[in-house]
Formats: sequence, structure tokens, C-alpha cells
Amino acid sequence: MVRTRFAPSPTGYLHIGGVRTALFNWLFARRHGGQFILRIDDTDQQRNVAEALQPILDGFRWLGIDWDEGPDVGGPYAPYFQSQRVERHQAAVQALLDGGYAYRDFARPDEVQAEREAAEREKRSFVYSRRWMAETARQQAAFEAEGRQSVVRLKMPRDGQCQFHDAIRGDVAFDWAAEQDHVIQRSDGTCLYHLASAVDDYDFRITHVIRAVEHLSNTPRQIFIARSLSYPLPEYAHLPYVAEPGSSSKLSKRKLKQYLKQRDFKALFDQGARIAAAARLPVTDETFNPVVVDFYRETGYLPDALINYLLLLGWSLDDSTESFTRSEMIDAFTLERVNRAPASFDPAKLAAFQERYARQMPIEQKTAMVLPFLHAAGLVREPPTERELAQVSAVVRAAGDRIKIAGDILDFADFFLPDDRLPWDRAAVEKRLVKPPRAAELLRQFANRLQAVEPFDSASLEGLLQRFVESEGIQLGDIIHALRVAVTGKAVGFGMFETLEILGRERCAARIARVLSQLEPGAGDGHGAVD
RNA sequence: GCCCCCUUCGUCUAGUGGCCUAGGACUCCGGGUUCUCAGUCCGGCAACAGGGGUUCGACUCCCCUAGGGGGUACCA
Repeated sequence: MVRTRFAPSPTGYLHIGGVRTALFNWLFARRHGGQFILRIDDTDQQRNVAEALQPILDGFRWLGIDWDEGPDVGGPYAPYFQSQRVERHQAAVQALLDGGYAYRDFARPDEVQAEREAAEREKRSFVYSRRWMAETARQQAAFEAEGRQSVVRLKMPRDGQCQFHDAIRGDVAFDWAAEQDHVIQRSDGTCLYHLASAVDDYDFRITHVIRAVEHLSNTPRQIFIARSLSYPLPEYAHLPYVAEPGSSSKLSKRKLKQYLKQRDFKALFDQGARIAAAARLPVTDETFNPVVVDFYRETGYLPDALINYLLLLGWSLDDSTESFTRSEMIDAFTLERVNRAPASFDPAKLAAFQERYARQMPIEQKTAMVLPFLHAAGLVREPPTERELAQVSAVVRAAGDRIKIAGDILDFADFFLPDDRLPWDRAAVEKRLVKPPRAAELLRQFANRLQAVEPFDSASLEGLLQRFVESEGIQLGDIIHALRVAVTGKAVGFGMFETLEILGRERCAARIARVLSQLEPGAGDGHGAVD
């Protein structure tokens, strides 16, 4: 039975690199019909664990990465919070002490530090002298009499090698002599991570430890702990980390400002920021960051697109397959095909996956996806009326591939605005309505013909415009751009006839009349104009 | 300092000694389509870190160098 785990600290946000690690654990467990466990690596000092954990759990749920055991769902090996397992950790420390695999050490930090520095000066690896090691009650009493405090250190081997197999890196070996007598329990009695982690992994019956490479060098000490406690060793797989765009350093939430200098990253962020502003999202600097999963949820990405992208960040099936459904990725995933080198997060490629998924989406689904954004912006009711729903659906259909992420619907907010509150793009008005000599006149004439057309749909509208162009002896472009600016306020939009049909006869007439009145000499008070 | 890991187009990658004049994808650059934009179609630019071996033959195996990363904490 395969059992994997992901062990987040309750930090208040879900890091995109963490998601990739969790995804690989999840896929591996699902691939082998096993369990995926969420263990919370909190510490006693942390406050508001529940609050700091919520965004992480929400993030996983949104992404469809479900856990079989852990917070909220419980499980046979509860508790799944590390802070509630201290008795188990303390017992393990005692067992290690009893077995002679660990010892009490009474060195002061500065004394160990002095040895460390001496080793560095002599260009050799540091090996603690164990001068303040107490293995008998008598030694212990003597040190205590000096007023010294103790920590518990691992009594690591000093000969031979620690060899183990890594599913991604192959056979790995470390000299035991290069390992330190690592501290496993502090002088205040609390335990350190590596001890706790090894114990919890055993207690939860974890069979495959799949984690980031930064733990590769830590593996020997965990193996030492496990062996000393007679635990069976799990299989190890060390994943390369997700690197920042254009560099091989680890992607970090704190370096947002630096990443924003990169064109693609900035484009991704700006698009999100535009949506957040239009939808009046209560964004915080804490989470409104493309390194954090919330960013994608808040701006309307598809979880499947994000997951598909992340799957291919450090893993591939072959030389050409890029699209994977959940079940396809579960069937295809193997640790052997995970890459060894770090992979840079590429916002442009993520965007490409998102666009591909959005393109294949049925209209009804896309409409549903877009509604919460229109509601947040105060443009439709919640739940929407029948009429609003039809309107939204029509806009979504006409927008086609222009809606790449759900929040993009707000680029077309002008369809949902009252006619007298439609903002005008001043430059567009200037270029298409003011500057061309006959623009206003043509628009007026065409508006008149609009009154009579029947039915008011794109086919008849197209015919009407065709005839108008012929009878006036003008080019299509002479009227169509002016018309677009008049009814949408903008120079760009979707197909003209669809636009007119969606707005309907009355609204088109109202908008054209309004813009014409503004164009009359002396009438322009600038009201309604923007930019 | 010491130990360990990594290194194919700008990016994600295929490649396990001859199938490689190194393939695909994203980006970028041309061009076609079109009422604008998005899209779409066609085409293009672009890589085996460097140096030594081994071999009839190296992107693939070995060594060295360089660069990048991690560990070396009473951090996780």
C-alpha cells in the first residue's frame, strides 16, 4: 500500500512550488491506489494555526487535490498536527538515548561554534569533539554542577557511507564522517524538525517520501534516526525546486517586486490587478501574488489549466504530449520521469495553458465561470435574472477567445452598463468620430435606418450595413469604426453585428444619440468621457 | 571552507552510443484571413556550458574546469 504525504507549515498562503510538490505526491498515491496524507507542520509557538491553515486547505480544494487523511477529514493515525504529537517525539528521543544512538551534550553554543570555525580554518569538514558529551549519570551531574544546560544530539557514525536509492536521482551516497551530531532536542526540551518528521512519517506509515531537493542532504540523518528506532525506511524521491523566471534560484513569494521587472511576469500580474480593481476584490499584498495560488483563484483561472501546467514543470511523458486530464495524468505519472534540474516558472506558458483550456469550454460553463466577477463588480444580480443570464451568455458567446481568464469578462463591462453611464475612450472618439469629416453625419443616417430593420439580428444588420455602404458610396471602414465607438465607447471589441444585436435596438439608438449630442459644437461638456 | 546535487533553443522539454543536418511546446519575429481586437492558418529565428579522454562513431559513457543550487542552525 502506497502512502505519501505533503507537510505544509501554516503560513497563511499556498506557494505554487508547494503545490507542485503536493501534486506529485498526490499523483503518485492515486496512481498506485494509495493514500495521500496532509500533515501540518506547525510548531508550539505558532498562533492562529487554524486561520493560517485555511488558505492552504482552500487552495488544495480549489485545485482538486484531495487528501485521504489530515485536517478536517481525520484518519486512523490522528492527530495530523505536529504540535499535537510531541509525546511521540519525546518518546523517540528517549528511545534513541536508551539505545545509545543519541547523547546529552552540555557544550555551550559558543564552544561548538569555536570548533566549527577551527575546522573551517583548517579546510576540513567539521566533526564535533564530543568533549561535553555525557553518557553516564556521573558525567551529567558534573556538567550540571557547572551550571550547564544540555541538548540531545544524535551520535552519528563516523565511518563508512550512508547509501540510499532515490527514485529521481538514483543511487546516492554520503560519508557519515561529514555528518554532524545533529541536535534533535533543544535545551528547552522541544524537538527539532528532522526528528519529528522521521517519527511522524513512521507513525503515519508513509511509504514514499517525495519532497523538495533541499532535503536531500538531510536524508542521512533521517535515515540514521529511522534505523536506530528500527523503523522500516521509506522510499525517497527528491524533486527539483520550482525556480524563478529567468533564473535558477528558488521561486520566492518575497521577491515579487523583482519579478515584476520581467515582462511576462508583469503581464500576468497586471492582468490580475486589472481584474481585481474592476471586480473590487479585497486584495492584500500577502496573497495577491502570482507565486501564491489565491491569485489564480481570485482572478479566474481554471484549476485544471494550472495543474496541467504544473505537471509539466519538471515532468514529461514523452516528446509531445502536453494536455492531460486528471485521469490521464494519474495513469501516466511516474517518478522516474521527473527531471533532475530545477524548472523555471514561466508565466507566458501558464497563460497559454489557461487559454487552451478556456477555448475548449462550452458556453454555459464559461458563463457560469464569469458570473461571480460580474456580480462582484455590481453589474448583475446574484442570482442573476433570466434576462441577465441570457445577456451574459450572449456576451460570452460573442467574446469567444477574448475571455482567457474568467475575470476578463470585465473588459466587456460596457454591455452591462446603463447607456447614460457608458464611458468613452477619448482617443477613440477623436480618431473615429471627430476627425473623419463625415463620421457624425454617416452615423446619424445609419442610426435612422436602424429604427426600421427587422428583425434586429446580426444577419439583417449586416445586410443593412452592406446596402448603406453601397448607397453612400463609402468603404465599410468609414462607418463601422464610428459605430463601434458610439455603442461601446471603445475602439476595439468583438464583431460589430453581434455587438449591435446583443445591445438591441433601443440601447443602440440611445448610445448613438448620446454620442452625437456630445459631438455637436458647444454641446461637449465632457460628461461621460474618460481617458 | 567542507559535503552533496544540477547543467540540451530565452523558457518547459524529447533524447539511455549510430534513427540528430538535435524533435515538440511556449515566447518572439514575418506573412495570410478579418470591420477593430482576440483567435486562427502558414513560415522563420533559436540549444547539446567549456576542455580532455573512451569509441569506427558521442547530446548520450569517464575525468577535469566553470557556472548554478542545496546542506553544513538549539530553522523548516
